[in-house]
Amino acid sequence: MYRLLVADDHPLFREAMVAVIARGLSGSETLEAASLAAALEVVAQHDDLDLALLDLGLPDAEGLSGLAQLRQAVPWLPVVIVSAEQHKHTILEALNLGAVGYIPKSTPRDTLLVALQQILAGQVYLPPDIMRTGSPPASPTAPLKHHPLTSLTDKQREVLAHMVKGESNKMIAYRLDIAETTVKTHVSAILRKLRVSSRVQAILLASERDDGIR
Amino acid sequence: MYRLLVADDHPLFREAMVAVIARGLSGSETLEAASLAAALEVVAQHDDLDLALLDLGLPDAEGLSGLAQLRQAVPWLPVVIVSAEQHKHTILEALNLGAVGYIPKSTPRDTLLVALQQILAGQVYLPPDIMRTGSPPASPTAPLKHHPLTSLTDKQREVLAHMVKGESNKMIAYRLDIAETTVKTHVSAILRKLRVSSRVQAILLASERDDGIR
DNA sequence: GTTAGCCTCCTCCCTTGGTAGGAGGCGCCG
DNA sequence: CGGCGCCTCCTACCAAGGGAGGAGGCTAAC
Repeated sequence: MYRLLVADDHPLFREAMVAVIARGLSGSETLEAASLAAALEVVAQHDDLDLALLDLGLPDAEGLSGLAQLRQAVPWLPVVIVSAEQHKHTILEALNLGAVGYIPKSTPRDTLLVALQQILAGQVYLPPDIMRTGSPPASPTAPLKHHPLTSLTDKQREVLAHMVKGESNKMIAYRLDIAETTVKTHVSAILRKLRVSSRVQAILLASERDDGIR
Repeated sequence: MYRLLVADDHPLFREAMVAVIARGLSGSETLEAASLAAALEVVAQHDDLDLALLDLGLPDAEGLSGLAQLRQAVPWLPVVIVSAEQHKHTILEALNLGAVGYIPKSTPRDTLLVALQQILAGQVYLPPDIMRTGSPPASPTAPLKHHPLTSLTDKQREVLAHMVKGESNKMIAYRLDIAETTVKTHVSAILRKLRVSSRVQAILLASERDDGIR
């Protein structure tokens, strides 16, 4: 059903997680990585993954830098943080880096399964105490789902439409009669909202489901 | 501005043609060839040509076989026939072989210039009397646009396949286990052969007809 | 043997793309 | 009214893309 990557340096914890997945998400496939380097290698060779579970305690990744690297390498892959740490600041920072959820290691099995299903369904999962503090930074659930394009503003969609045609920032600026710096601003916003890291990826994503575009 | 090849075995005519180009398309560069062999040699060493003007009376080419050979060698290069002959059958056959135009040697200078500009702009030019006879055979521009991908080398196609997936030069280098500078070399060659000026355009072109890719 | 094409890699240089951060104007809504 | 989101534009800075040119190695063809 799903293909997941479990990145954790503790073999025991990894196995436990895999077991939970195997039982709760029957038919799913799990890959494992004991380090960030291994995880990067795995995702490099599997572009059909649905979700990555990333531990924050990996030996070769300083805290959230691992998340940043993973997001950088494969922006299309949803990543959920699995960590013993539960500081609010860390959690919010992870979300800012594009994580789609944050699962404390203390989470009981049943809850864990619910969290995974929720995330695989396109929702964001956060520990209850964070959820209670009201809406986090900017994007709880809606923008992630099927229509990331709908979260774009009119102008951003307009710029994206020109990007899709293969035009450069300069040309778009000329066509829309705005400054190139303004185009850059829009492009940056588009990349952030679409959760990608280059204009090419944005274009591929947009033309894939160009429902909302032109 | 443009880089043209004039292939004709009459020095006088060649010079006249070059003069017309120099005056009408300022900034353009012209290369000359007195035989088909010479022309093939020139195009083999210059993959940045924009257009070739091919005379049908070359000593080492029997009629349209010269066009066939040239098209075979460098499918990405638009070729316009320049000939004294004006038989309808010959003209249609030339178009079938992928020529982008047919200019009678009797064409006055002004008209000649218009024809060249029209062709360089991506149009097809035919002598007025042929144009009047309605639609050309079956393929005005088709054969030209269909083949560019086939002119790529294996490695270039491989690189292009990764570009299409939205990967950066660095990532492609990693995947193919070659240096990033090498990837850049390939990308440059691809852009030149596909006659586009940015990777985005190359990707759009390739994914449009990704028949040969992947 | 020599030649030609391809792949590989390099350096130098410039353009483009993208981020960060700030700023002013405008319109909408509580 | 004040606040908020959006559009606009800016500076400054860094990363990535791309061109020009050269160079070595390799294989296939002549």
